[in-house]
Amino acid sequence: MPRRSAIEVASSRAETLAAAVQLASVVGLEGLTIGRLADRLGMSKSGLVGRFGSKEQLQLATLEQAADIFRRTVYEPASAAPAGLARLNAICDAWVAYLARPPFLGGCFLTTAMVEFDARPGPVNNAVKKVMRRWLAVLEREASTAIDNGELPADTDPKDVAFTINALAVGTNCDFQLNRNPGSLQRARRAMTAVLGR
Amino acid sequence: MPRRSAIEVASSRAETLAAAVQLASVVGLEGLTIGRLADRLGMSKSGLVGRFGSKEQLQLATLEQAADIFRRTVYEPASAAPAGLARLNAICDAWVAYLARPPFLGGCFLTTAMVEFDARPGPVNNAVKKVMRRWLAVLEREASTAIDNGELPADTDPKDVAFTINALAVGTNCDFQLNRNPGSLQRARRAMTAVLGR
DNA sequence: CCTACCGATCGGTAGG
DNA sequence: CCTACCGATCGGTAGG
Repeated sequence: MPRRSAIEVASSRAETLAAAVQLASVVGLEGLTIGRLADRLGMSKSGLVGRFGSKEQLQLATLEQAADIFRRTVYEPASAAPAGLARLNAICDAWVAYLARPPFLGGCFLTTAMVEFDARPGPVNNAVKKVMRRWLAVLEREASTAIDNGELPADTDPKDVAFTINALAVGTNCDFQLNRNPGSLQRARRAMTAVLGR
Repeated sequence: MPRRSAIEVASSRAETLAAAVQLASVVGLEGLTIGRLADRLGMSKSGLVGRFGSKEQLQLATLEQAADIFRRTVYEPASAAPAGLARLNAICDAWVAYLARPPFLGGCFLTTAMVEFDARPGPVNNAVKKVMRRWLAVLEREASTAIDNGELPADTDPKDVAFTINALAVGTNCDFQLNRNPGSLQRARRAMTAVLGR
């Protein structure tokens, strides 16, 4: 029996993480137990521990993977739009589309992780904070550009714009996951327009 | 040994629920295990099961208790203000105060419960939906009155107002619990003012 | 990567 | 309300 090549190992790690993201989006990062994930992958618990080291390491890797998907889905494609207001609107559109047809079964992974770990200091809490800071920084930078472009009033606080867009996004995700009312997405988009369109 | 009087039983149930709300606000409704709560109350697991019947019944009773506290803290005192815009602003003020100095250790209980149970159909999910509907109905009714009073533009959709205020509240709670930045509360209040002040 | 196993905890029952 | 106990699952280790 030859040992697995580096590529096979990497792809098996990627497959493991893909399954982990799907599972955790439904049951949360705490519900992502070694036993359940091992079962779903048809492997033993100790095999999984061997790959990640501990449940916490698995949680961190899964969160990182989910953050990558969020970035690629919500705010990276928007860089095709001109910086400033147009790009902010592209981000809001992508975000609504992301929520309407989420790449994870259980809705926005980051919102769940944020709520799960907001009161539990530790590496996962720190990682969630970092992901959220990066996302808010993107919003804030585009808001700044929009102000420089004269697309938003000169006295606008870019941090206010970023904060409000994100709060609407997170709050809407919660409402939408609970009630599954597509009208919520339209309301949210209108509210974002109001923030960007004063 | 005389049996406990009805009053003693009731007060002991109330004390149990008070402890349950505090515990669940930190560890979530799923983390509210029979063993942990029994430990904290200095009683046996089976004694606790005897009081509530099952973990799910305990979760339902705890949620109801938390919803009562939310109601009494956030939107009942606002009925002292005149119906319409003034009352909406009183509710927003009370909500910011509630978040700044929450009656539960772990921040807004309802947000946590909403995220925890949004993907798990069952009695707890239904109860969370009911609580949220009641809260949104309060916001919507005051928005309608504000429109009738001419305090909001005639073409305002009261459902939009209720949705947006709630989304800001939930999203802000998540951000605030994670980052503990008091400035977030001021930003949120300003965003609510913008919704109510166009 | 596996089997076999560890002590802890889960929700809950039996019996009093 | 208690003690004693049930089978399942938790994160993880030992040993190969």
